[in-house]
Amino acid sequence: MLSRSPTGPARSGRPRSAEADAAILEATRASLVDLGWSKLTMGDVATRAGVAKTTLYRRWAGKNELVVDAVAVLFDELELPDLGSLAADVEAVVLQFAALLERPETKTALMAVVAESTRDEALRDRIRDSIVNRQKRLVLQGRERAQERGELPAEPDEVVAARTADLIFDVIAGAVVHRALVSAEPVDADWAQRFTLLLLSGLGAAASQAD
Amino acid sequence: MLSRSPTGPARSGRPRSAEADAAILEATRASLVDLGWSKLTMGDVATRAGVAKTTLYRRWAGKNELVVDAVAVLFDELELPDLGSLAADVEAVVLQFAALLERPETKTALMAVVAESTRDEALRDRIRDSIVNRQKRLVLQGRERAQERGELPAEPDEVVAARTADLIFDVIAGAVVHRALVSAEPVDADWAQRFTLLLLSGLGAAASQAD
DNA sequence: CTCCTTACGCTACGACCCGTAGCGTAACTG
DNA sequence: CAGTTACGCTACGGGTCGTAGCGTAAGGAG
Repeated sequence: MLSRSPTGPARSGRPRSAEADAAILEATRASLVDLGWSKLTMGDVATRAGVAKTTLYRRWAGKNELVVDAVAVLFDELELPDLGSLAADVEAVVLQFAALLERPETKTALMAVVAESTRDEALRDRIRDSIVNRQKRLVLQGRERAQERGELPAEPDEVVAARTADLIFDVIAGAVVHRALVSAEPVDADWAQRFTLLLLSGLGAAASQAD
Repeated sequence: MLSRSPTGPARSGRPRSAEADAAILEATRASLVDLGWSKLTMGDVATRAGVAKTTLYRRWAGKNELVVDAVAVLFDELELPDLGSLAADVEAVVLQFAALLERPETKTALMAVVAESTRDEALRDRIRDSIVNRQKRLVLQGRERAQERGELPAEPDEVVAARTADLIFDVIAGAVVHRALVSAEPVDADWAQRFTLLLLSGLGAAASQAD
């Protein structure tokens, strides 16, 4: 499922239990909900999953990697529904992302693993590969649709296009995360609408809106 | 200095050592640089500061509160220089904030304490009071200047004005943090310029820029 | 100067978690 | 069948936590 044994050449010996993998990741999410990141322990996860602690260490280097894998799958549930306009699409994905960050598993885990990753390059790569970069698809898809609708001009230069997509991604994801976890205020429909107006039309338009 | 004994009514007994306070906070920052958030221990900070471990616990409930106080002062160094235009002001503060996040103390501590705060309301309030809300002054100051220059219209409704300021704050701070710590890519002059264009003029303008 | 009060340094402690070694058993391959 | 790898279990040294207890230091009140 991960980078571990990419279609291994059918090694001999007893194979690893796929059920154990699923049980461990599920137990990890449950432990995140009950205990939060800082009080989650490998022993507790092992007990919940019904496996030995040593089994965890045979598959994951430690708590950081385990939690990344446990929450990564949740982010793949994000979708970009086609609502007919770029503004509507952006608002929808913002609210989806906010709902995801409201879940106690992701709320407590996301910032923690990112904090850990500032001192662990391998962990940083793992997060990028299994969480962050996967969601850039949403930006690319949204732009593509907007261009088809004529809401955005075509960008011939691929390098510029990719750079802009990264910028958009950091702005959207960063703003929602900051609102939800740092400012700790609700990301509701009103906020999503005002944010989208700012993103699409800029500060001048956002500052002069009436209602 | 903090919420502890707000101009205490001159209690009797031996007063707390102000030197110890400064030494502990300095030692905490040094330990963050050397060990990072996760490997920082109360015992190590106490040793570096030349005080007993019990002294730390008499003043701070634990690692979370200690680190918040240790890094909070660093954020007060941010300033908004008047460079003559809103765009230039925004770019400058973005680069300043990015430079602050490049420091190993803040880089490893900021996300970690925010992650902890998702399960600790008192800690969340502490972060808001001593770090986050203090920096909103930059947004208010920037808008005031822009309005004086005629770059932004006046906003008569205070509620709307405050709401917009919060939005701007989340967008700027969130985008920079996400770029620097999650995407882990450099916040350089080029990025700051492109981000500012997006913020001021919106996606349409940012997507159709040539160079 | 003498009480009273609070802060400090130091030691020691139980509790918890870490990550691993060792061993016998289970599962799958050739 | 033998060979190989995974699993469960126990046990362990090492580290950190947060606190209790004690003697001492530094202020204020009389």
